[in-house]
Amino acid sequence: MNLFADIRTLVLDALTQMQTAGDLPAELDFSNVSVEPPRDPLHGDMATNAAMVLAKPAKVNPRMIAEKLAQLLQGDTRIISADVAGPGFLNLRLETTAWLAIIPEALSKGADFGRSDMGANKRVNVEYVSANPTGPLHVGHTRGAVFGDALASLLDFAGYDVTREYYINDGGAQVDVLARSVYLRYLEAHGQEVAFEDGTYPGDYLIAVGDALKAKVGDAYVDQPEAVWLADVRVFATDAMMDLVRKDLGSLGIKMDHFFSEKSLYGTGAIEGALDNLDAKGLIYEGVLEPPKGKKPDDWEPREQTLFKSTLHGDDVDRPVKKSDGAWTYFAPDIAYHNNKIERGFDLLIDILGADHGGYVKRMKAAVSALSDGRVPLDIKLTQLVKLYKNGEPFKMSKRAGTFVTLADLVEQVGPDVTRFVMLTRKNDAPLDFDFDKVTEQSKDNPVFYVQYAHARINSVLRKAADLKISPADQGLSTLQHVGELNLVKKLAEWPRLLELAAKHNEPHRIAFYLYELASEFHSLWNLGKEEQAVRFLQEENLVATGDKLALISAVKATVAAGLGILGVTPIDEMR
RNA sequence: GCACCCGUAGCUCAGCUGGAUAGAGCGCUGCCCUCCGAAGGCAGAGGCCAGAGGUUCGAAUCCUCUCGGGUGCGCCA
Repeated sequence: MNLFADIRTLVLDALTQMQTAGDLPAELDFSNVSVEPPRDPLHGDMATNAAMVLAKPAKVNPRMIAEKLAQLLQGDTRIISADVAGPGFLNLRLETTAWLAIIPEALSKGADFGRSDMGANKRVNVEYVSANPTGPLHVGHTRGAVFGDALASLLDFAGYDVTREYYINDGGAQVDVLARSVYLRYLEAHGQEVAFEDGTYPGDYLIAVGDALKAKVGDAYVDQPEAVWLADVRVFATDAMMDLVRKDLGSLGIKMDHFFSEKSLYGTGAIEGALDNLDAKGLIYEGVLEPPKGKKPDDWEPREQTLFKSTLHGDDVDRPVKKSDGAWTYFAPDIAYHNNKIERGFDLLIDILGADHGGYVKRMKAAVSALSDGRVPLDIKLTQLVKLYKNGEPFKMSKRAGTFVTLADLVEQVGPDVTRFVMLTRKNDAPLDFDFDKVTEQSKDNPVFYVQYAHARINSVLRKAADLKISPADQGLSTLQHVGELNLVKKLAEWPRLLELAAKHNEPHRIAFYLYELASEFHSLWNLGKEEQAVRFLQEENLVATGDKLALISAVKATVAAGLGILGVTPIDEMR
């Protein structure tokens, strides 16, 4: 149930009636007609812009439309009043009973409250993390991981058929580097002195992998040329790294549906097939690119390469798919990978990438547009940097030095729930300050705590109610009349609408902000109980009112649980 | 030089794809525990929405330009 959608339907019905009656022309587009909560609650419960949106195309005075519409709407039992205001707003006041209907809805659905079918079971592929399998995940990956996972849950909740996917970059030169680094650790395990030169990964996390390689192959690779061991060690090392990645993701409660290996694209004709596909559309040619302006590489010289005509699909310059030596560029397997997603029949593709991949967005969109003939939309969400602070001092992370802050460090110090919630309190394209001290603090400037506190308080009341043998009412609810209570009910009624908006825009952070506002309304009502006896939740001398109030806060609890569930955060029942 | 993201209170950020008098937290000034958890609540001060044009009934939101910050820019993935 979405009360805003219901009322919008009511408005549209009335508009259709007006068309039949000849008050409005027959051909009108109603898609811009909205029903929203007004910014100022004094204006009413809901407002519609119908008259202003339609005035021009209908060539009718907006106030005339609004007044006629108001008359029709007042016939509905849920509407108390419909007043024309300002340039043509129609402000609606709704019967309290219409609002209260949200409570039994929330109680019966529980943590599924707000689930929507707007996705119509469309198949969506959310690709996220996709970190190179060369080491443990660090803080930057963590944000992408949390964002992608919450977005996937959000879309699932909104009725999409979601696949969570990880693309393993195990085909490029960085895996050779990894293999050589592991080989050095392997030699070390055999007692040799080794030096980690530039271009190798010196991190400690490879020591165990070297040991494991020794346990597997003994001394078979010692002092052997690369040709003997490289291929095998590549596989061994990437497997070990992916185990690490899976473990890291697991510590945040993230489980992928599918891991897709870049390597599986080679030697199977997948890359060639995807490029043939583009070639057949006349989008592949041999040519020479202009040098990049401003920052010209020292060794730049014109070279003929195989190029993809991405400019025909919105890119700024055409992009090479083959290097001058005939090998694929990294872009080629990525084209093939996305082609594979299209072939698997997804209706919508979403990639979550770090902000440093910004230059990559247009070309990938161009590729998907070309490959699917515009059928499959690709939305690319970039996650901005995370700046870490402790004691007011910024942390540095440097992968090269092997001293980066890892996902595991983060989760170990603040826990998965805090990590997830904090990462979701910013829009994905805004930088995020992550302060170790603030996020573990138990006060209201810590949003995680604040929301959890509301949930715990509700539980506390429900526990006491259970001791008193009072349970939440499942009908009636007519004693809920206080403005503080009704404000909370109205906030609850926004949840189904908010969820659909968040899903439509692929913005899970809206849920975090909503939960904070909901918690705030709840805390406010709680404190009001100190001054006004009548709004205290437990009233032993008035069991009917208590039952109604318990129903209200149980509905809040269900909504918090539903929202936190999407964010992947566990609601807590008791503060400790 | 070009592309993308961004610019909103002293600070950190929301602002529901164009709606009415622009919101929240922190910080600052005051209040509120005989009480279901004060780990909270209430109130006040604080704004040229970077700037200038434009689009229209209406702009923080859309378009153009300027200024300022971030990210990236052919044989790295």
